[in-house]
Amino acid sequence: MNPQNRHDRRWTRRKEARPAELMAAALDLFVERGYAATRLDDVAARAGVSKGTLYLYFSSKEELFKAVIRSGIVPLIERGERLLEEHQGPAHELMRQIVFAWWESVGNTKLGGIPKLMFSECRNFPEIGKFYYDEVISRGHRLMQSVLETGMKSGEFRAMDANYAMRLILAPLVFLLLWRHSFDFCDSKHIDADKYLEQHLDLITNGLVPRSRDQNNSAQPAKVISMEKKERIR
Amino acid sequence: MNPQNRHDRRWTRRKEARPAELMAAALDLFVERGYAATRLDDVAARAGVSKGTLYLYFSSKEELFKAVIRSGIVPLIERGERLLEEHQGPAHELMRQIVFAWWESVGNTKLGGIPKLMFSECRNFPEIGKFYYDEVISRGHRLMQSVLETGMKSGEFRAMDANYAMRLILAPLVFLLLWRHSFDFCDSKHIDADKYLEQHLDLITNGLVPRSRDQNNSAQPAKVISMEKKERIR
DNA sequence: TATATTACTGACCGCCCGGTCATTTACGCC
DNA sequence: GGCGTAAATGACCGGGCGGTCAGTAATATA
Repeated sequence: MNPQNRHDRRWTRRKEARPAELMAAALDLFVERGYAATRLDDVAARAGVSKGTLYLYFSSKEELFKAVIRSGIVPLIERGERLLEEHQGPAHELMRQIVFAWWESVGNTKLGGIPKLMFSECRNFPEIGKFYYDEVISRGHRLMQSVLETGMKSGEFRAMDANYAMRLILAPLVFLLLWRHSFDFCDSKHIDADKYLEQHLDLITNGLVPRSRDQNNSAQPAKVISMEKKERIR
Repeated sequence: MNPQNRHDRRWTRRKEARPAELMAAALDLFVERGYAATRLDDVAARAGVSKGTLYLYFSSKEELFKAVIRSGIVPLIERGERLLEEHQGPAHELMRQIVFAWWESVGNTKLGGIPKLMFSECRNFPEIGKFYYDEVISRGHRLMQSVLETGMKSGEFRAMDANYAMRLILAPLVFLLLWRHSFDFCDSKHIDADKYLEQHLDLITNGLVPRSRDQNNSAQPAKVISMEKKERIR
């Protein structure tokens, strides 16, 4: 009765499980080889079915691609926004939380391949590109920008154009992801992500130029910010 | 006699000019559509020849791709290294020069498409990826890293891991390029590159956190660094 | 066990595009 | 002008892969 004892069965009906398995296989291969170089025969084979079955659930290669992106994105974006809603406290702390939460839930998982995929393919699939931009990028932008604006309003951060600052802060994060999925294999000295992120936060908050020893007027001392080793969220 | 009066000639012999024209056409299309989606018929047509002619000068699509990358890279990398050799003065000034020189000679030209191309395709062509890494990326890394180390040694910059700092400084630059060639078309508010770079330098040197008013001990005042509007090199 | 239903298969199709080559055409040379 | 060379052409080939569908085997029902 249970699906294990299939002795000589050539295949079993698993209507519910197929789509997820196909999308997982497709994500792997899309990330590994890119959209164009991925053959649907291979996707089907990796999912343990035939190509015909794939077409029972997805009407075309492009539809499969969209589904992969969509389903991969949903969990990805929600986590970030939840953090913003809940948090109350200094802005730099929230920034820290977001950065490391993002890395752990996206950067370090196979989901991390999606941004690379989107950067590579968004010009060939403008519709998906727009979708990704609207559903992920612009939301991520808004998230980080509001963190910055909060910090500026409270005097914790200097006043500056929050739109540009937001981009400058996010750029190294996304870039790390892209690097991991492209040139990292060439690089003899692999990057330690934690150290990279840590130093990014330090650099962005304190700058390259040394600070004068006597700072007693500002809201919070920079030294403290740079070196504290917060326990990671979750 | 001059090549203009070709009245009814169907084509002319231009053995010398063909390779460059073909590579220029290929660069355009590779950047626009990606490697896989670019058809050699189109490349040839854009260069004003037939596909057969293309194969007179390049033995395969991959060879054409390599040639495009190689020839596009040569002028790109040399300029940067020349700057390092020649410059004598404060490190932040050299950094500034490099950043804007790079943007003007690469970011703003069609050459700017090459990094995007390489990020997208380096996994599919590891050989070219390695080549690009060795000839461009690692050289660029070394360049920026030595700028930083110079500044640290002189006390102009804080002491920190120069390898990571280098990556954090370069990331927003390259990211701007990638953005321009991917999602920019989705973005309603287009980024002003000059402002972006300016703010990047400011942020990286001074940090987000406001500095105390009274800083009279350090080598050079941060305020001066952030706002000076240097004339661009070249 | 017999029958109806449907998830799944895999052989097949046709187009697209990288790559070839016999032929044509420009051009240097005498 | 005639000839030899080689630059350039464009029709053609063939493999690969997205997409199809008639058939098959698992399962639900009774």
